[in-house]
Amino acid sequence: MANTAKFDRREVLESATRLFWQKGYHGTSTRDIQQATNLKPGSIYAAFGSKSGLFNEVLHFYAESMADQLAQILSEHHRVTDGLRAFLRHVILEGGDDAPSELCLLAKSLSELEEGEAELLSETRKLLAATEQRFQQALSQAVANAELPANTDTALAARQLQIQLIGLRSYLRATGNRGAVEELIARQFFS
Amino acid sequence: MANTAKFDRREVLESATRLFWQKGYHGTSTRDIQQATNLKPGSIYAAFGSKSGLFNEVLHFYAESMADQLAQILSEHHRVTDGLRAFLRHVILEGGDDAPSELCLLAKSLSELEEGEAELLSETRKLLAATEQRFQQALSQAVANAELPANTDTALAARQLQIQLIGLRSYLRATGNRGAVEELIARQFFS
DNA sequence: AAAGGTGTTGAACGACTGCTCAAAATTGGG
DNA sequence: CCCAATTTTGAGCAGTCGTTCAACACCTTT
Repeated sequence: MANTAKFDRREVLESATRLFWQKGYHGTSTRDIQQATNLKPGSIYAAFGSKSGLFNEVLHFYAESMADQLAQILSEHHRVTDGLRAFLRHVILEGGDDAPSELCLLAKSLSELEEGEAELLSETRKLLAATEQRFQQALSQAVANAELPANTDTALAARQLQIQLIGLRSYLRATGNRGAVEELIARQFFS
Repeated sequence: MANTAKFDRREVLESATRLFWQKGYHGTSTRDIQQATNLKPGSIYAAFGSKSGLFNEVLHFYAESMADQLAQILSEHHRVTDGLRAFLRHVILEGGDDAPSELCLLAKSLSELEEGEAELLSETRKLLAATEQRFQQALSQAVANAELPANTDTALAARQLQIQLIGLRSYLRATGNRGAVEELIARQFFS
């Protein structure tokens, strides 16, 4: 039972995520990944099975990281609505220094995947639904804290949040207008 | 000066638009286009120069068609705000029978194009900005008609409209939840 | 009917794609 | 310290990509 020190799976996932996030699923070649990870095709295929298998893990890796960041930021704010606004600002405006794309990797994948890649597409949809679910939980907490009216439709508000998040990120990519985006984030939960 | 009956440029653009809209710029091969148009590579390259040249024309063709539809629908409604809502409904929910994608071709292109395709990317941004401009003109008309308060920030409202349009289309692609989308469209201009 | 320009054709090019697999290198257990 | 299981290696396969171009078909003019 030899046990050659295998490469660090997490590091590979981080590199691959950056690549896919920047160039998209189709736009990233397996050779791009080989170069970024200093791995040869055999090793990658032994570990992930295929390009789509790797991408599937990248999708989960990304979604989990987003969920962690949301939990982290919520824990740092006393008021849930403040935390949610801070999360929007964080995701949309910060990280922008070296973030691979202004867009959400899930939204980007939702856009480029076709019915031919049915499994990846349905996985993307599942992960987006889970995000919406987390938003709704946070909003329910806000209602419980009396930050929002007791009759608030949290499911509807979570949908709106998700739609705003994707829309705002697209708008930032389209225009680069950070000021406008900041103003629109500040207006959340005031209507 | 011979004048062999050339192929119908508009028909080719329509086929190519459907293809690019459905499969994306990278996901559509020149052979896909050859098959859909019954044209051989030479003809396409003589007419459009390159794949990116063709895509550039497709982008303009699509944007012009959207602008025409907006003008058409606005002309059919007495109140501008009703017309804008009807346009949202039309673009997001109708046409869905055989529309190539739930998403906006411009938003989809904005998502998949990289800095490597700088010209196509900046053209996409320009066309999106023109759309926002048209929204703002319509909203100014609504203010003039006293449908909206005189102090309405039409530039801000146009941005919000654009963001909602892109976000809602993404949401529909993510969930297929037409009912939720319809409710959210109905709420436009009531906040 | 001959001439000559215009448009069409499709085989083919070099580069790139995702992926495979026999061989070599690496390591811990005996 | 060598054996055997595991991991790494990288040349290479079969297919696809965007694109080119010499040969051909066609129509208008003379």
